[in-house]
Amino acid sequence: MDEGGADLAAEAGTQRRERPLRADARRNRDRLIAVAGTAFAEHGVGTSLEDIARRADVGIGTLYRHFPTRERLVEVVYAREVKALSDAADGFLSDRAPVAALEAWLLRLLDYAAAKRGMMDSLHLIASANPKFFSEFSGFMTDSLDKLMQAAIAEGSIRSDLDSADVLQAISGIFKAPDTPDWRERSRRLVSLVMGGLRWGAPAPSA
Amino acid sequence: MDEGGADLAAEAGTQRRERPLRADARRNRDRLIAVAGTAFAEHGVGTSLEDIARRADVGIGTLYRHFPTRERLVEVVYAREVKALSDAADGFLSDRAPVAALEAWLLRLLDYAAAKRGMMDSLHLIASANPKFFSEFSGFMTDSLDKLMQAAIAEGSIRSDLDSADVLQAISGIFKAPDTPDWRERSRRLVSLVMGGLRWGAPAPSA
DNA sequence: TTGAAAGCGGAGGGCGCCTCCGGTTATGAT
DNA sequence: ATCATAACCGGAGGCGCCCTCCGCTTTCAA
Repeated sequence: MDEGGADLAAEAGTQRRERPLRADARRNRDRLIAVAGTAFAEHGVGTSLEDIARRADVGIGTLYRHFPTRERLVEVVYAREVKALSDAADGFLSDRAPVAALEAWLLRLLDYAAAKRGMMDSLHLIASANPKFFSEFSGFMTDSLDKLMQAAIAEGSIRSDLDSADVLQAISGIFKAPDTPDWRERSRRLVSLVMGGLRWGAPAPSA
Repeated sequence: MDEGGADLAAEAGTQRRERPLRADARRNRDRLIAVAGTAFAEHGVGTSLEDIARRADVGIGTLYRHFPTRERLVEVVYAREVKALSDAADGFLSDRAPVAALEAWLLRLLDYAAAKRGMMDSLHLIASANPKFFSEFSGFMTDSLDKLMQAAIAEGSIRSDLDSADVLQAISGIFKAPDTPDWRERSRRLVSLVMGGLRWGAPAPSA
């Protein structure tokens, strides 16, 4: 029931896990995820793994058994948030016009990022360290964004020669200084810039 | 004469350096910069500093004396390129219309980044690690971009509520996957997106 | 020529990554 | 209830990197 996040990642990892984890293993795993969540939010994704293990009252070996790489851990930690974001996209889409939904979603994305300091950092990390297997994480993002963009494209209200990855990349530039005082305002301007760019469909540059 | 890069950084560092560096010191410093340039381009800005010192036939202590922090070294290494970029802005501006100059410059920026793999990585690094003292590096960039944007704004051809940092941030999103095959194309689309966004709100904001 | 300022460089302490394996514990069959 | 064993635990240890500190060497000006 509350295992949404863990499941998600566990299944995507390799094949479905049949034996349901021994009780102690399960406990440790959950504890690690919780601690890592806090640690990432506090000190970024670069936090020492040994420190996380320590704080979770678990040997470093246990951490590595459950999460062979840092990316893996990050992924599991944020799976839930990403899922929520994905759901939000559907909500917006049924609520308002495509372009408005798209803009709302982008702003929501930034909100999440502001709250969970490490989240987008993580996306970067995963994407760059493991360009093939970041589907689990960024996949949800691009899927949602794709859905939103497709709706807007179908309606003809944004240009059709850009994809979700382009937009995500443009937006992601904001996740470098997420603690400056004017961050919020700046991020809104960035969304505004991107939205403007998306709408600039009319190809009349020279004529 | 060929010491443009070094000077640039030295002066910005603290106050102007009066004694002109002893001969051996100068030699070592130059060698370090050269080696670091290669190393950064090859393995990114994260390269081991000890390795750089080794490859430059210099003790690690010497490296640290000349460049107390990694950022510092990065800064000096890329000062020259940044300067070139800055000059290019002036060139474009006298060559063509503001908007065209702006676009040309952004594309040039991406070219540089593609060639010097570590360059923008570095900008990130510096900007995030030392938000106050990255003027030396990013300063030239924002200055150039500012100049270009001001020209376009004066002409009324782009919106005036965004600043160079916004644009730089949007663009910088591209420097995460600089080795995928479709990088070049993607980066062009990003520039196109940003340029569109800049042009979008120009005519009638509210009044 | 020479003395001292400037520069050199590597040993060393600290930390984080990750592996490996002997000891411990849950589990299911008897 | 008992036991064999598969699953799990966890930390010692090897490695690499970061950065500091300080005794030795080199340069240069008087």
